Amino acid sequence: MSTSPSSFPRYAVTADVVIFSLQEGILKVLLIRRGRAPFAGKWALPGGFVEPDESLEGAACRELEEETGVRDVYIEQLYTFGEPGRDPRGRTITVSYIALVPAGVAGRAGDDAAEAAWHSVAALPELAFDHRQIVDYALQRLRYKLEYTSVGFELLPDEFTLGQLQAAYEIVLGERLDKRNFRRRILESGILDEVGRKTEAAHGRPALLYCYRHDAVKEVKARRLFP
Amino acid sequence: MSTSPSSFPRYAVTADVVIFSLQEGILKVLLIRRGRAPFAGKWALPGGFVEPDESLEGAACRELEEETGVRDVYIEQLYTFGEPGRDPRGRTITVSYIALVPAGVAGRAGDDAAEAAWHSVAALPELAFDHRQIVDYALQRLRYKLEYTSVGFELLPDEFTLGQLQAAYEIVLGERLDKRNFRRRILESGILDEVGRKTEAAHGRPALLYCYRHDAVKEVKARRLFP
DNA sequence: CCAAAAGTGTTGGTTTTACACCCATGG
DNA sequence: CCATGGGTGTAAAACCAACACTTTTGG
Repeated sequence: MSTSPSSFPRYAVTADVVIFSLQEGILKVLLIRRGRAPFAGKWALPGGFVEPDESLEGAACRELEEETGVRDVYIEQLYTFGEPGRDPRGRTITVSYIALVPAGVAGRAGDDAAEAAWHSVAALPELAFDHRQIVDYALQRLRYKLEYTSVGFELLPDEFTLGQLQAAYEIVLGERLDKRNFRRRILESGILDEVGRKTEAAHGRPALLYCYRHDAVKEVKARRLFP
Repeated sequence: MSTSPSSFPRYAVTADVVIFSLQEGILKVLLIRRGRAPFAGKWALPGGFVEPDESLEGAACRELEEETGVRDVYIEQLYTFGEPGRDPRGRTITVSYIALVPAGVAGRAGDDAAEAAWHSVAALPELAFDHRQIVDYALQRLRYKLEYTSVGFELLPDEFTLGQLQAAYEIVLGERLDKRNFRRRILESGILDEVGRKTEAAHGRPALLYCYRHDAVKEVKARRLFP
């Protein structure tokens, strides 16, 4: 941030969000079908230009809320993509974000009435721009975070059972986990509080409900939680 | 990346680099003294506006080479800062990078003849813009990477002894490490090759020289290397 | 032969893994 | 009383932390 007289190039800047959620027991991302060129009719990540008076994360949160109606969920910056030529309309810098929203949130069409839908990460359609690359990277980061931290509950409602939490981890990581070891680790990590109530059993024995301890230390000298 | 007709806001975009190096056995970052407003006379990270035909990382590498003369060193994207108001000249998006350069590289003044100098991270002067925040975050990330991966040798010349490598880790992490445990772990990780030569001992017994195995797997399912 | 840095194994404690049965509820 | 998911402990293996002496060189 040094040289240059007073005229320097300026670029369009977008905030695009990879919104993950568990829907029907599958890890999905919310995609928007583009209504206009370029890539008209193709699916793309929700996102939009950063307005002059909002922060980058603010823009990402705004997009998230426009497309899902949810706010105050987990969101973090992922990576910034800015290759010349990645947007045929002209040079565009895209600051990407990851968001985790609880199961059961419906995608809704934005103001521009574009179509929004959840897509399984295991079977993505062809995506506009370099969005496929962004989703791939986001998924890698999500798996990594789940192994080393405890963000998994961000994919669940406020109150959940350990069984649901384990299922969420298994879906995202794509592997089975040992029930006893899983419970021991999660409970020992101290990030959960018992709510003190139980589920009304649909089948089987009712389960204790837990919630996230908001006062929990975010990241201890992180030891991997799962092998 | 969806709505907006055809006119959308555009912003200046810079690539700024936190260049780490070991100088005189101390972890330092290269800073540039600003010659013009805003923050004239203050120290700042090397960086500059991204040109229309270069990638973000390309811009970061260009700045790195302009200020140090080195190329082909370790560089990775750190975070993107874009709060409105962080640059008094107008809204600026800064994509920050971390670079690691071997000990002994001199900082050199850029084309604009601004002063460049290495500063200990332990005693930074007041920095321009929000660059202090960027350096703090970069240092956190560097320590984290050193604990979990093996990038430490990027701070050393092509050939180095295990003693030098351990010293580098100790300087960055700010703690003493056990010699036998350190050697065992580094060697077992398989990222080093013996060069097959020894140092000419200045004092004491000559040490075997090692170099980085360029074919080493970058990131195995990373287990922490140091406790 | 002294100073200086390189090099080298073992042990005890902790953590991690693998593994199988009983419990509470609804139908 | 059966089907369903919830809940619980232990033993073997792997890993990690702590620790001190011998080797090779130059002066």
